Amino acid sequence: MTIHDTITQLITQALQQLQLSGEIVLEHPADTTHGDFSCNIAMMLAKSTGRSPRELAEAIVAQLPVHEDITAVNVAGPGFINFQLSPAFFEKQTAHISEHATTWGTHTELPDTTILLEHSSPNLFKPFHIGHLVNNTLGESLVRILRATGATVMPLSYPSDVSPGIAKAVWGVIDKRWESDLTIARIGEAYAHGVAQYDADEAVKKRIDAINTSLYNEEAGTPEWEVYQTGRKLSLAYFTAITSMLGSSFDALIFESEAEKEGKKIVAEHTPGVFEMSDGAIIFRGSEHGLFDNVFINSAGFGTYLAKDIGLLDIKFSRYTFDRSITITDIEQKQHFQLVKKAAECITPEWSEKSSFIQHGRLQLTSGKISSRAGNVPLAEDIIKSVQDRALQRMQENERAADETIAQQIAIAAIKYAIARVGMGKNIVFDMEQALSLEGDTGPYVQYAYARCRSVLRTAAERGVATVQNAVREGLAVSDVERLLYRYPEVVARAANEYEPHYIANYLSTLASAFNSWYAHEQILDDSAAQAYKLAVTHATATTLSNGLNLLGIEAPEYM
RNA sequence: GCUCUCGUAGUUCAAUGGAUAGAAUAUCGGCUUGCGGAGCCGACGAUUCAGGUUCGAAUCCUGACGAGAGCACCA
Repeated sequence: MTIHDTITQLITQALQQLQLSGEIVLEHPADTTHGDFSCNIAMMLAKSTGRSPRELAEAIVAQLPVHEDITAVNVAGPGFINFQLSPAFFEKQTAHISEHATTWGTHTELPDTTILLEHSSPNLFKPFHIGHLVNNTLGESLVRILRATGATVMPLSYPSDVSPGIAKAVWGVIDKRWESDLTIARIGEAYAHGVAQYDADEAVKKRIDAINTSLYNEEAGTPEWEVYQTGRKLSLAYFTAITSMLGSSFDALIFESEAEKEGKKIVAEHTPGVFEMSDGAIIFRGSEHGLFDNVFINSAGFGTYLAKDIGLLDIKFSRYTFDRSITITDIEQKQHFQLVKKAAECITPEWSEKSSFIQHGRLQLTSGKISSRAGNVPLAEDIIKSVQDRALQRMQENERAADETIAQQIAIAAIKYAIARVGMGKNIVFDMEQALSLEGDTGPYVQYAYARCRSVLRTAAERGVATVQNAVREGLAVSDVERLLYRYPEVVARAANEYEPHYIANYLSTLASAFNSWYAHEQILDDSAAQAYKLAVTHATATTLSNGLNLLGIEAPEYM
């Protein structure tokens, strides 16, 4: 039983003695001098019992039995009941973290739950840009956070492999005569070329539309089909390479072309009924459900992305057995997915009930000092490279060996942390200057605290300091570091329940800060009686930082 | 126009309806012959406005003002 549950139970029993009941909410006071846990139950019950909150709080406290993990309980402010945990509790906790390092922070809230989690869906033939970086960071983090609750998570991605945009890129490749010497960079350029010419030249527009039709119809043997196949393969290989560099892997890919066929079939089966004809297209009357009308199958007979998403649901439900399906997309698609969910509900209610569509914000750059190869949209690769160069430079300034791999880990940490630190759904402002500084509330700051912990532990080992199993504090005061460490599993649980990785990021930053402050004031290797316990706290901190960073998809290097 | 988000220090973000609204950055001033200064300590500085609900509101409700997104054959 966690200390949280223990205290909740003690209060419940005390309330029973007083013939009272109520929902018990415990929180950690912002100010640690107020204690480790605080309960507002007396203020909640004051009105209905006609007693003053403070008097009621005193009465509840009088009923609380003595417990070895709690040293003090007192009433404060308007009627809070504050609990102070005992030094011995923190000692047990410190030992526990190191003994269970690999599982620390994982729990078993969702043991028999299978979750499909769709994220990082690329547009083949288009570059992997800054927006994909946001989606990948948050998607991958949620995969890891949900796994930490004991759930079986299957990461999926849904590449867009048919769309008018792809026809534009294919036309661009042919127009540039790059068919036999295609590269990923050229595909990006060809796409930009196609987009520009489509609007500028009526003949080109007609040609691209024709290519689009033939690709939708999978007409093999044509020059465009050859280009399409080559480009598709290249794009997929690139997608796999970049997502694996970012720490992601996928159990399966479901292609938009498959979903389009399925979706079209299902929409047709439900027309009329769920859907209806209008101006030669098949639409869904979202306006009857408080949403808006939109086209599922266009007048040319192709499924739009709405029909594709219906088809995707059908594929998921027919191919896999699961309890929940989560799709992570950009905030701009919020209303789109409300429409998909509503249409799905009309077709098969289970599809809607088991599906969650969650959105993340958009990323904007404040200062544009990134050298971008393709147009105005910064590519993921270019951003990582810019930050990585700065990290290498910093290594040289600090007279450390320049290590490309670690510099890349630092760069990815800086970027992922900047994304993960803000609440889901809020827009993210990415300040390149700030990211390059690698200081303050950043991923590298957390990595640095970890590297410091490891450095201390290495030095201790070099000096031959023996590790002590259940070290005790020997007079050392309880530190803020300890007061934060035991809360880590609660933070993970909350992040999982609310699909909010930013709780993890904020917690890690607070923990790293508490450790750095403690480190500056307390010499760890001082040959005192308390040295063993201080090393144990350092080890527990390293474990927690490393496990937490892992949930954000960030590496924790030993040196930096 | 309709629908939906969102307004917190100069800037970028936090804050289960709780106690003195926390950080980072910027600016200014300090720091240990010490285990890593990508660090530590301090100063300055904020809830858009007006009502309402509540023992208690940045948070919930109403309105005003301001910003963004979506709204028929792109995804």
